[in-house]
Amino acid sequence: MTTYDADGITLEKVREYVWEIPQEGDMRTPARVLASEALLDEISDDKTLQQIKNATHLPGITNHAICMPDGHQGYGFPVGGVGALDAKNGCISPGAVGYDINCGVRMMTTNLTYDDVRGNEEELVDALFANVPSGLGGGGIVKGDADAIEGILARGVEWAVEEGYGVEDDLRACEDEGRRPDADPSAVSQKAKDRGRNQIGSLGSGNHFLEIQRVTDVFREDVGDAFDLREDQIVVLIHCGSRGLGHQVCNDYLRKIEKQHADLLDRLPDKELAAAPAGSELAEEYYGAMCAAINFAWVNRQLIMHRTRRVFERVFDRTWEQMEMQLLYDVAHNIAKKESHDVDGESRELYVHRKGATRAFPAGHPEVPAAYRDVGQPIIIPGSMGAGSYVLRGGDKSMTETFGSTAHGAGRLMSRTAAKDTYWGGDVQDELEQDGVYVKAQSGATVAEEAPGVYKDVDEVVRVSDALGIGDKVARTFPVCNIKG
DNA sequence: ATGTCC
Repeated sequence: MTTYDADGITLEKVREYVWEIPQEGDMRTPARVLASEALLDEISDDKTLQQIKNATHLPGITNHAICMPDGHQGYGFPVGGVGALDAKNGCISPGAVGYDINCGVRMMTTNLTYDDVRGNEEELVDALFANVPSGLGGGGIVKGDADAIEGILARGVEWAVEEGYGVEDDLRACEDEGRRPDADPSAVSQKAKDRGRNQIGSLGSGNHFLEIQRVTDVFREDVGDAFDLREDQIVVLIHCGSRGLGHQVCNDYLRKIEKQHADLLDRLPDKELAAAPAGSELAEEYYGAMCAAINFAWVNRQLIMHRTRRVFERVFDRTWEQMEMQLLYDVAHNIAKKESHDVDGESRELYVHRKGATRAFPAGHPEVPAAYRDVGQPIIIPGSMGAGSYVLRGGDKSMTETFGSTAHGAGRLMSRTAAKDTYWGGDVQDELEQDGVYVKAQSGATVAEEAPGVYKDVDEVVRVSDALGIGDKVARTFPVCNIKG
């Protein structure tokens, strides 16, 4: 048997790109790591493997805890981790969702080509930077009163479209049509609502950005046609989350769950995995609050997208409809969701935790929007500023291998602190400009933290996803210009 | 990720 020895943990090779940490001690299932040896080398000396192993201690864990090809260590549970926990007899764990609830990405297509944008990069970026709030702290596109917050948390993108920030077609291209029906705004603390109120429609900081990109390759023509993607086309990528509101929801419930369910916590190997038993009051409340934060993040991306349409109208002196600025899809990268999955021939209701992982439902799945049902769900995988991004489609193996999931990005290689010691923002911007990528940022430190060199090779991550058949390559993009927090 | 420490 082929094995891989990491720092204190031995993985057994199941088949190409599939590694297993065998069940032992209090593990309830084995853990699986989906990676090439090159990707394993990147996580062999940090806590990633220990964390995915720890996740198998969670009650109700089904089949395996799974680490995606872009996995790296996170709070308690790896970023790039998938944990399907029984929704009746298992539990739900905020640390396995992540602090930035529904951090995610949406892509908008256009009928512009690279030639239309070339030479206008600076004007475009300056206009976007002036019109899309970014960076830490407050200030959003909408100043929300109490009614607005309730509407956003309860009704998601439906609220935004009613208020004039988008059109009905936008709903059809969004997972759950932009509304998580299980949302319970009353489970969101006043403090969380107050933090969210003046951040409605704002990018935030860290790895969040708005990027204008050009399509450089289409690998599957039939799927590219269904997604309206073609070479040299200009597309817009928006990456952001639920800002202070989601962060506060996560923090509020972690503290409550640690206290209320200390007995369960005592049996777990890491305090950061704190979980509420399925059916408990806190499990229901956290789920309702998390779903409300999901809606908030969707509205956030919707408002930024609609504002981007307005900016393009001014810069290119055409209506956004004339430029065919359509939402391709919006994917959530940090959520837990009740889903039915076939487990050993039986349909089971599971809380599928995807933390830094993307839903990847294949062709034919009833929850894939009608426009894409014949080809599979669009998946958007942002790379780093210098590397570009990918569009995939849900692969045929995702339902049997990964509870309908794949990777979410390149995955960090270096901590933010280490990045700031290694890079200087201005130098990174100069180097990117030499590659034809124009970046404007609120903070030079953020540019250093997000330098292309701090990320894994997105090509390798996507190659493994494609080879496993969980998310298939459809198109590749390269950045043209970018605004950051 | 995050009013980067309640």
